[in-house]
Amino acid sequence: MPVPTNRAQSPKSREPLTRERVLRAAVSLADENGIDSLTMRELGLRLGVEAMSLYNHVANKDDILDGMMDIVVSEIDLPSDPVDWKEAMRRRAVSAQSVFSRHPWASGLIDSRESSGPARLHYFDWVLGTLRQAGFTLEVAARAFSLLDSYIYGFGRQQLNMSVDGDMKPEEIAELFLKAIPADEYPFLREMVVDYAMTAGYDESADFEFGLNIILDGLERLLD
Amino acid sequence: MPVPTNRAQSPKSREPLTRERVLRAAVSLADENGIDSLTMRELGLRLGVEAMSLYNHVANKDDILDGMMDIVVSEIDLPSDPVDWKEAMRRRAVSAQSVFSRHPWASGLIDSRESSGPARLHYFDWVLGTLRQAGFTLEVAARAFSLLDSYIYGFGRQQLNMSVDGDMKPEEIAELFLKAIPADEYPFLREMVVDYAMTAGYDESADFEFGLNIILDGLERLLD
DNA sequence: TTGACAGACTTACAACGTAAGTTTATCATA
DNA sequence: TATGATAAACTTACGTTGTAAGTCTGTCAA
Repeated sequence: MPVPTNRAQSPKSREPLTRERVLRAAVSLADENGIDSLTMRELGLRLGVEAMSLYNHVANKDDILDGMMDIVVSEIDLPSDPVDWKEAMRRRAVSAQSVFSRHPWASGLIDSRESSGPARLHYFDWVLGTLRQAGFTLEVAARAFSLLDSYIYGFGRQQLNMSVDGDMKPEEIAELFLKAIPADEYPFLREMVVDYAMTAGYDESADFEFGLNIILDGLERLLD
Repeated sequence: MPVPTNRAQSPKSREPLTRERVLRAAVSLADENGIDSLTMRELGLRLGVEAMSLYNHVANKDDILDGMMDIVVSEIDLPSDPVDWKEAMRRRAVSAQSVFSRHPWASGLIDSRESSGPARLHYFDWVLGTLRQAGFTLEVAARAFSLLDSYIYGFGRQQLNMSVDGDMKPEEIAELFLKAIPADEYPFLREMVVDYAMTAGYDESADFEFGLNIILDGLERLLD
């Protein structure tokens, strides 16, 4: 009975503000305009609210960043099928890479977060559990985890780096490079840039899986 | 003749300000107090100068960060002996890891820099050249480079993450973890933390070389 | 009807990077 | 020795950031 009376006060943003809504808006703002454009005022604007109102639902900006990371990590697929450890690891690594590709700011943020939310903890536990149950010792499991995730995050950041000029043609990049750099001092770098300009398609996933295969094969060899 | 008269005006900071001196001070400030404490005013303070005076020698703060990265990269040892590619790669990777350990902020900064200084370009060229001359195709060389450096940077960032609580004993960390986290929900994570609390020594280099060996061995296999 | 309270709002501040303009020290030339 | 150009320091000021502090308002139980 009391509900319908105060409907439609304002056409927009009448669903109540919640921590969840704040975090989701923060993620999409960062996705669209980059992490630098994520300011409290801008985020408030997007939610139809003043910046300070956000503090009723989150502790501070760090809390927002933590929450965003947990959302991102929760998007990583952790296979629950009874597949072997190698396939499971491959799937979650590929999934992580694609998640970081969707949220480019996340790979650059992951280390600055000291506190982990539930999704991140579950992720840790799943990876370690999969490795331990595959027969890896505690020490090797720890190191394998470190190796895999160092690669995943590091790869994400390198892509981030390259995609700065991502909206121009490869040929243009090469030309720009040759103009800016004394190419004869760096013959191999020159070769690489010019060649990459020639080859039309750069396949990010294939690049990632190249390294992933080497790592997984190497780990497998340790089990014998 | 005119020189000695105006000596000893002020006891400190009478050597002239230069870009070199600014960058070096910035590196040591970041080393000592963390990258967040690197502000123009703080940096000026350390050099006995107002913040705005720095702009006579650097373009802006981004320019400083670029310059800092180039200093750091120049500290990475690139073996010039005629050793085989694998040994050369191993040495430079280990050197890079120790450099990033000395300058923890650097691994977190490397991707935000879009423009590369001469040291970084030389580094690129050396790595690519070493791989190409070892017989790797252009494509594999590019991917091997990406794999190695993703790992190196990613590893550095994970260490950064862990060292936040680096000044407390492992037992304390474990205890703190068990208090903060519902450990029975995360049995493998629990196992790992508690076990790491038991084992006294955590050897960062050994951890790094574990992954490095897997990567180098895997690359070697591609040459046959 | 009231009065408590959650959740919005406004105001204000310190710290940041840096644009703009001003002062001062150095040094070649008259 | 005097002058005047130039480099490099300085002061001031502005817009943007996160957020502390305090105020207003709409909802709902008593």
